[in-house]
Amino acid sequence: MTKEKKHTVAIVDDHSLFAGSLEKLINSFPNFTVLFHAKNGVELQERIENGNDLPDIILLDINMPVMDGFETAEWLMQNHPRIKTLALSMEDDEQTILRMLRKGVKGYLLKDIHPEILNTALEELMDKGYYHSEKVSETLLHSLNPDEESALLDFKENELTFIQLACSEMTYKEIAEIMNLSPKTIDGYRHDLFNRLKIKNRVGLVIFALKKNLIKL
Amino acid sequence: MTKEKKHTVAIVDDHSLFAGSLEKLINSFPNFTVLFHAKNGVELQERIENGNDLPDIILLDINMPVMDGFETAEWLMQNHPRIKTLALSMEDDEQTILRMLRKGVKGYLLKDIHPEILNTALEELMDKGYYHSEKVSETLLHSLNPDEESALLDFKENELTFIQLACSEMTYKEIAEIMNLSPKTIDGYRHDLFNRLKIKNRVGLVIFALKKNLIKL
DNA sequence: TTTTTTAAAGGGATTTTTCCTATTTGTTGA
DNA sequence: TCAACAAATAGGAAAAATCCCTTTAAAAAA
Repeated sequence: MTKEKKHTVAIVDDHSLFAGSLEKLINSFPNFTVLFHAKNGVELQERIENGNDLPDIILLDINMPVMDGFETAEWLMQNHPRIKTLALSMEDDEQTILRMLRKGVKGYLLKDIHPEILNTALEELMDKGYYHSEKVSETLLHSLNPDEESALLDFKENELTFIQLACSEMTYKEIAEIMNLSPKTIDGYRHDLFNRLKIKNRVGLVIFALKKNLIKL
Repeated sequence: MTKEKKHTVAIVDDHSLFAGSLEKLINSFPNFTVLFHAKNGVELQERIENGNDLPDIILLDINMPVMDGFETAEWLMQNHPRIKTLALSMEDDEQTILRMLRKGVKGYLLKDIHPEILNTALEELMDKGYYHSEKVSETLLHSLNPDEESALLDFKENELTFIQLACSEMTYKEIAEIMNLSPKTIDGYRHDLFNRLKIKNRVGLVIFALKKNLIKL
């Protein structure tokens, strides 16, 4: 096997032991080699912007302190849509997975990685252009099934903004001002959401938003 | 080096790649060897209860699905206080660290592990009986320093109960009933806390409680 | 014992939240 | 063009939350 024939992979993850063994593992694969390793999204940007380090695949951890996986994936899609991004995360909740998929990642792997699975994932990524583990496929099916659950989470842009602002200490009146809407409209959003989500008050909304990852702490 | 002379270590972590390389790493240390590997607290319990697998040290991940690090540490302290537990976690926030220390763990390591650091940690654990990274030492100092920050977190039992109930969808009146106090008293708690914590409304209280780990989602 | 502190309650007022119902405006598709 | 639908807006009112100030009783400190 020639060096030039190997596909290049970049790792973005701030856990050194994990990322380190990941690198060794990938380098042991016949068709892949690690191009570089970045500790967060910002480092990745620098590597990609400055040098000519354009990997074929990026393994992207979601939980990073500086610029997390969501932001990084967004940036990648806008600036380098041809690089295939594989999301890595411990989170196996539906919302997190869906959020990443919406950002345009080509695959999603739970961090409970087995060597063979990772190799398969990389191969399929280069081959078919995507890879999804069983768990993620389930999630996808689930989300396409327009039952109560997922309908709940299909928020309009304004609603989402409202929810996020309602999770601050702002008054509804203040939220109305910021969103340039009448307090009555805001009250309408509130009322609708309370019904749809079957919650009783603003505390319920905050809890909901946190569980569904609509806001961060 | 004789096999018998090696200290035994058990790993409790559900991330197979990470735990796998951790195991290899530890086995490469002159004085330590991995006795077994459990995916969560329950598996650990079984191994310890059934067989005679009593390790000297347990490396305990905090984030596990079935029986997390907090519960496991608690159980270990009550049933096998002589086993030294080293907590592993990505969380570097003060509250999480303190919570684990209170459970009785003998050390705390951020998961961004470097091989030399881990070896040092294990050696010191067997030698001095404890190990704390710089970050954790800082946290300890911080928590001993009775400045504003920590004073904030010194809640009376009733206040804590109130905070936790206020993070539900209950009305203050309902909270009063549950706590067997007058609504006016509850209002007093509320008012006090809003001032002390410099928050404006109940949403602020929920956010605070979550950040400080006074409640779980 | 007297003073101080603290937890628990109460009175009363204002603002915010929450709930209901109805109207206007704008967009979309038949 | 007109019906249909959704988004934005309104009015009114009850309930809850918030704020400020006082009082009582018991416990702790002096």
